[in-house]
This record gives sequence, structure tokens and C-alpha cells, in this order.
Amino acid sequence: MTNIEKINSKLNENFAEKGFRLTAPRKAVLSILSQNMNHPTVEEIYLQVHENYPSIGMMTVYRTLDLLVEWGVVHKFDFSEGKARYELIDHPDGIGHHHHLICHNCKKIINYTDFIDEEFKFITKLEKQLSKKHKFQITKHIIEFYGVCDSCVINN
Amino acid sequence: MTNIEKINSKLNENFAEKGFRLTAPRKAVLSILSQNMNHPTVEEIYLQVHENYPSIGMMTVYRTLDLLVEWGVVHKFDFSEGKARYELIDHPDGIGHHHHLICHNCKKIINYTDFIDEEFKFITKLEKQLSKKHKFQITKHIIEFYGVCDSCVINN
DNA sequence: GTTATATTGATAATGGTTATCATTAACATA
DNA sequence: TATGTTAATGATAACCATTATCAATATAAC
Repeated sequence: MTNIEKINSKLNENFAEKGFRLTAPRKAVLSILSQNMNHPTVEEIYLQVHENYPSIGMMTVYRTLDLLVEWGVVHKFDFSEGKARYELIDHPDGIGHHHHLICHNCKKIINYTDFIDEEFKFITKLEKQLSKKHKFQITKHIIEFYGVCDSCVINN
Repeated sequence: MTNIEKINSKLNENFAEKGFRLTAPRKAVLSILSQNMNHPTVEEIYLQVHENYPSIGMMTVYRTLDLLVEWGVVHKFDFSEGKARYELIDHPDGIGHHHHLICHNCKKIINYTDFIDEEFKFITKLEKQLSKKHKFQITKHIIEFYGVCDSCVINN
């Protein structure tokens, strides 16, 4: 199953279960997110959606994102910019799964996938142990490294 | 060197180097942070500072926190509550260093220190490799697990 | 087609954070 | 100790991402 297929099946679950509806605006937001690996903000998503569906308002984008986050399909990031960024979640063993390097000078976000298998193994083991010890059902993890990127080092 | 000693020496560096001043408000904010392990918000810090120093305003707390974050002494967290939380950074091999389990139902934050040595080893290795590959100077990391805590599982 | 209900979009309101600027405090120098 | 320079402060207003409201609309079930 590809990532999109997984997401769709997860969505269908929610629709069947809770009577939610898969409307055009929701499809549009999902479509944008699945094309985009750049952690877009609400406004960026809205603008892209707006190109194809000018009638869709920003509120709908906000609400759709909230739903997707609630359903575990999308992750909401906050890199201390005063606004949130969003990204489809690919399962930790999925091909698109990655972690982040964040430059706290220029705010650039680098996705990396190096050593991700090793990380996956480590994290899985850790999750199992933590889950048991703290009676905590873990649904996702974040690993981020903050620092200074190449060009910011140079320009200082 | 204890954590506070490390922080103070780091602060003195900055003061010496850049002509910053160690004022009463800054000492007060630092003192509150070093007593408090509960990831306080700006308002919470302000209220505690205010008890002893009623003349210190909220703006000063904001600015002091920004500085401490900039100097790498404090970390700013955002757990999607619409406001930031702050915490002194203890060096990864320090005694207070911990990571977080975050319940996305009740927003409770659990600090854990289990397996932290193992994590430290792993992260250190990873940082070295990533740093080299992406020419990125890593200054700190975040590891967080999101999920549902014990009491939220029960109350559903 | 009709009905019940989820969804939407426009607008206003909220609230954490930031900008502004005159005043004050801290430090270096004499 | 007095003085001058500059960092730091506090009150206020402004900002802007996000939320709340609510009437209008679209969707799915019957």
C-alpha cells in the first residue's frame, strides 16, 4: 500500500465510523499536502487550494487541517515562527518518512532520510519500553536537530 | 560543574563578550526557571517573578526569555496550545536532561529520563554523521513522543 | 424529492506576541 | 563619587495567526 492509499483507507474509516464527509475542499487540501514536501503554512496551503478552487475560504483550510491532525494523517509543526506548518505523516517505515534539521538563524528546514532505518529500529525499541513503563500509548514521534546551516555559518 | 554553574558561566561569557547586563529581572527569571521543571508559560513565569518583584513587567519577561533562548540556555517549546512554554536546557549528559511524552488529549507532559544514556549515545553518533553529511552545526536536539496517557485511555 | 445534519464562508472577536518610545538603570571612565 | 554612554525597562498600542459565531449551503440517507 502506498502512503496515499494508507491515508485514504484511514480517511474512509473515519467517514464510515463518524459520519464525516469527504468534500471537495477536503480533497483539495489533501491533494496539495500530498504534492508538497515543504511543510507549508496554512496560508500557503490556502493560496494553492485557492488557485483551483477560488470559492474555498481560509477557514475551511484551517478546519480541514485540524481534522486531519486529529485523525493522525497530518502533523502540525511549530518551529517558533508564530505560525504553524503542516505535513502529511508517512508511517515511520514508509518511504517518505524523514526527520528535520532546523537552522535557527535562517529557519531553513532540511528533511533528511539518512540513517532513518537505524533510527526506526532504535525508536521502535524505545517506544516499546517507554510505553510499558509509563502506560502511555505512543502514536507518533518527533526527532529534530536544531543548529546552524552551512550558508548561515559562512555568512557570519 | 552543576547545571546552574554551567549556565552562569555561559551567561558571563555573553556579558563579557557582548556587553549585556545581568540585571535583577534577568536573575529573577533565571531563578524561577531553575526551580521549575514544569515547562511554564510566559504568563506563569511572569506571575512567579511578580510575587517577588512586582515592578517587573511582562514585556521584560518576554525579552529575557528571548535572550536566553538565543544564548542557548533555554529552550522554547510549542505544544500547539497557542502559547509557548520554556525550560532550562540541561546538557545532554547532564543529570536533569530528559525528553517528553505528550498526551494529545489532556496535554499533560511527562518528563522521562529512562534509557537516556542509551539515547545520548545514539543521538551523539547520529549528530556526528548528520552534521558532516549536511554541513550543519547541531546545537541541540528534540525527541518527543506523542500519544495518549493512562488516564485519558481509561476515561474514554 | 425531502429531511436531517455536516460543512462551509464571511465576519468579528480573541489573545499571545511584537513594536514603539520615553524613561530608567547599569557600567566604564575620569 | 560624579558623569556620560548605552543597554534595559515598562506602559501602551499594534499586530496577526487562530478561533468563535451563525446563517447559508451541500451531502448522504431515506
